[in-house]
Amino acid sequence: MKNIPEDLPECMVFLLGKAYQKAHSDFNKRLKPYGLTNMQHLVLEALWYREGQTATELCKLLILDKATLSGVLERMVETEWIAKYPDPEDKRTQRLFPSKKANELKAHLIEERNKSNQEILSNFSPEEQVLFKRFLQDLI
Amino acid sequence: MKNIPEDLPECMVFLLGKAYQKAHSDFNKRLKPYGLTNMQHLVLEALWYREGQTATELCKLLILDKATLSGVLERMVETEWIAKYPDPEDKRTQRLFPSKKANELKAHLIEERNKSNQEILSNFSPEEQVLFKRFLQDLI
DNA sequence: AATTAAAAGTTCGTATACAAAGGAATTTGA
DNA sequence: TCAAATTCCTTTGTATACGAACTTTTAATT
Repeated sequence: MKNIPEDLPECMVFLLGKAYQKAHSDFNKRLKPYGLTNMQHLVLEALWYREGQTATELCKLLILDKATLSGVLERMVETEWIAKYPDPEDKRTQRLFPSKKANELKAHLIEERNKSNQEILSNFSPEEQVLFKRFLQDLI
Repeated sequence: MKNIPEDLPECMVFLLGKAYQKAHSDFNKRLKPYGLTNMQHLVLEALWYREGQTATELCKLLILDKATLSGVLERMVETEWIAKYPDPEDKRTQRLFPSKKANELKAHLIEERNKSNQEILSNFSPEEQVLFKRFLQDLI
């Protein structure tokens, strides 16, 4: 970070944005060989955590707008990372499941996230890591 | 943050994304009465810091892709927040300046960012604020 | 000087992001 | 029980975000 206006580095909105931008970009590059994005990976993790969730449940879990998720899910069905099945109880709803392809790559994909995470945290001491996470969680 | 898979709150990419999402969203709401976005506000601050910068210089300063900035600048010219003037030395380049409207609102707009910033930091003690900023700066 | 390389912006394609409006199904409540 | 409110999801419109290809102009190299 060089040649920044004196108070830009003080602006939390800017700092949070750029920190996210970097983490996001690094993780996306790591996922590129799989043809997955950060967001799509997140959806898979949420579905592995609990299969058969609805879009609305996913929205709450991932703190996401339903309009955003709608497009993400559509592309993930298209590329066969997930499948939608109708809910017999409620015709408005569809249940979401990871595909066979996703399940076969599960261990690798989770490992990629772990590596990305460790790469980010490697800049900090164990105590700092705990503090940093707490700060971020407190904000959310 | 409720009902999250056990290890999602440990994932820095997720935490950074959601922390940014919240800060970004709050700041955007605060700017809405002006008809400005977070990003457009950032461009104005950069131009107040140094008028007449080129798009390429802004990209480096704000750590932004030139394709992204191109659209932002176009909309800001359209809505008369900035103006582009040709560079007499280099026909490829255009120099960017804040408009009269922007300059008249300068004090108010900077105040809005300060308020947003204070709102974010109000959750933390002064020592924590310093640490938090350092963590983010170290990441970038 | 002529060719090549490099830089500044734009445009295109794809993927978030979110507000707002709309359609279909379900739940409420008088 | 039946109209009104709610819920689920999609669609539309606008604004980032970024890689890649392209145009125009400038700089570099031979």
